[in-house]
Amino acid sequence: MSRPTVNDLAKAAGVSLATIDRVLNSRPGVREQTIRRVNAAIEQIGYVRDVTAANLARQRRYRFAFVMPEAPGEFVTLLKAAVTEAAASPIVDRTELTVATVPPNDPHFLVKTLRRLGAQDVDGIAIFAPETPHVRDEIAHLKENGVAVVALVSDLPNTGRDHFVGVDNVAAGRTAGVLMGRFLGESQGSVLVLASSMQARANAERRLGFDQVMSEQFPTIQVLPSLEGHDDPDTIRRVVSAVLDNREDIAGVYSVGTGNGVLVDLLKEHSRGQGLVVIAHELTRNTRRALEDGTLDAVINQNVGHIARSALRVLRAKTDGIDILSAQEHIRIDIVIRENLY
Amino acid sequence: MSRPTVNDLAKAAGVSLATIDRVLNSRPGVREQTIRRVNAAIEQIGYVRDVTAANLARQRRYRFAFVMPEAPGEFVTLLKAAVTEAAASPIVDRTELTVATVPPNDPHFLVKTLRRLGAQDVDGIAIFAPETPHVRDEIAHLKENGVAVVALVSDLPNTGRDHFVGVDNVAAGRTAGVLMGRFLGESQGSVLVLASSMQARANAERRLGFDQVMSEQFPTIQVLPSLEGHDDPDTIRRVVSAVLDNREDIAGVYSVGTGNGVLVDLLKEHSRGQGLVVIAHELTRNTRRALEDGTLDAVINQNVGHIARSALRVLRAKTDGIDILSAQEHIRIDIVIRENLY
DNA sequence: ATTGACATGAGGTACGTACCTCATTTAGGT
DNA sequence: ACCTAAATGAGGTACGTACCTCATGTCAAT
Repeated sequence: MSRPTVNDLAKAAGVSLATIDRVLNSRPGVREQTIRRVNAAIEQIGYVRDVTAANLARQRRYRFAFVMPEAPGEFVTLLKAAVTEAAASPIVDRTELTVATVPPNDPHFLVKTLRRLGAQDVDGIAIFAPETPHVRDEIAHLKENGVAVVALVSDLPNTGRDHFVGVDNVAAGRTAGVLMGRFLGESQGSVLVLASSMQARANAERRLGFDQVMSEQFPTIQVLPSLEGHDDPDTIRRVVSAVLDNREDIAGVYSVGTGNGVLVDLLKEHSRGQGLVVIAHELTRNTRRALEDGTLDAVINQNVGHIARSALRVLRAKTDGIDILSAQEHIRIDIVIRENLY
Repeated sequence: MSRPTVNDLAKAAGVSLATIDRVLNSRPGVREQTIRRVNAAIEQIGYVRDVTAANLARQRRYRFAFVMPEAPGEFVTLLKAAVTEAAASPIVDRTELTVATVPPNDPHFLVKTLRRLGAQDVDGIAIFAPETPHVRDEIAHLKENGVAVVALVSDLPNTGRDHFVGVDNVAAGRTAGVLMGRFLGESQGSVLVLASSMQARANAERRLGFDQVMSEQFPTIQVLPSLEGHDDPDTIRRVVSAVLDNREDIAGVYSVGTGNGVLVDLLKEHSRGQGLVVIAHELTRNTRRALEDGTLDAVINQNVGHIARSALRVLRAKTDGIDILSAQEHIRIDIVIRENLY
């Protein structure tokens, strides 16, 4: 009643175990006719290879590395935790994992780290970093050496990376835009946009999507030019306060990147912070609390657990030269409000 | 450099393999002091049991069954597909799976099915069915025989089931309510609610949450009494049309359960179907298309893939008598609009 | 009919763990 | 110091698959 093994298969096909092995692992020296006979038997008795036993026997080990910026915000911390957790789970069979953090805005250090990892002959690397010429070159170099490379969270489209694990940030920006427009409703006014310098590409894409939707679907709402917070609490506080103080017509705030902790604190203190529609990205301790107390109206999130697991699956598939199931590897854009805050 | 094995552990602890085995598998006949020594060595060299090799050796097989209603809507079909797919994935190691479908509203057949599965000594059953006295009794009986039982999608709280895999439907209803209220904005009016008889509990909970939010947060919007569609296309068409024809003030439609295909068709044909805010549950082919063409404004979804995998994990943990990681098993309430339709 | 290339069979070891038996050592009570 | 019970060691087999070697079978070309 239990699952058929190679031995059952050998009996069913009327050949020896050795031939079964040759067919299953595409080794040479089997007649076409015999291959067909074995395949027919596979169909008939419903044989499926026991992948875990196969991996055990094969002694296959995967060495992967994750490279991410040194926690400038809570999101990266959460992602790092998710990666560690995903790697510890028994789902990820026979995988050794290095997580390297690099200081943000230090391309030299980043390249050095990539080179070091490449020298330790890892099978694959997942990279969360901005795209710079140095990074492009180093990725090309890694790929020449047969290392699988996936971009994490922020895409590196011109580097020849094998895959991108993260959300479509234009769509994420559009999602934020639609919610902003619909939540504002009739109350026309202006929307303050707070940008941040980190991971330029992802943020620029979000901003693009947001603007698309606002001009297409909500033309009566004015979207102000981005305020640059440069990930610095004092700067954020200063520039946002200035606008809130001086413009009566601000009805909404869209935070594209990091700095949500400061933003939320500021809005809670500021006299004009209450009636605003506020939308931000990434569910962290700060944004979660802000959703609970009503300071934030919605958070556009990407599930770090999914990202981590997807990256591991993709790296493994690429290392094995297997196709990925792209449907499974799609990272969804989560909309989180107070009511569905999990 | 590779992962330490039991042999490495034995060497590190200065004991034999047999003692390691006794400690790892909590077999009797080891001094407390030796146990501590082994545990210290485990810490020190970072030994982690190779679960797949362990399962292989242990020859552990899990026999699970899923029981669900015979596709009255697309959601169940999707769920069934997700279960089959999850079971086929190599993640689910050494698991045999039966998927049984039962006609809806036939408690007798359901009980017979449960009894039959119980007799085939399955290790666990996942049930998607309404709670009736017969079901309660049969679940109690199954649990007496050591079968793990989880409720799927619609909870069975008074049956002693081990776990519920699905969303908090009150929260799902609240989420729908908030979106309805905010999307309607200033445009006050009435909301038409379309109920369905299937899976009474889940639907009642959604309705409850929806009403809570509407009365708490949007008191100016009137929520009409439910229209009962009884899962019958003609009935749905008739009752919904009647209200749309006769009431000028309908501004929104909330569909609690099944019947979204008909509803969407109707709204597209009806002269008054365009300006409405329409919210429904479950992402299926119908609702997806309706989101794309703008007939639906939002869908509250529960990811069938997550449900299927979570159910399998929970069943396995329960049969092994292991604690589940409840954080991981939480099924989130997804908000889907056109912009984040994956 | 012989040769040689190719196809197949037989049987082994290994992967990391579980589980078993039997022999031997150690500790605790007298 | 002795006896006994408990603790530990030594060594085996098994799980399902991969991968290896060597022997033997088959067939077509000469």
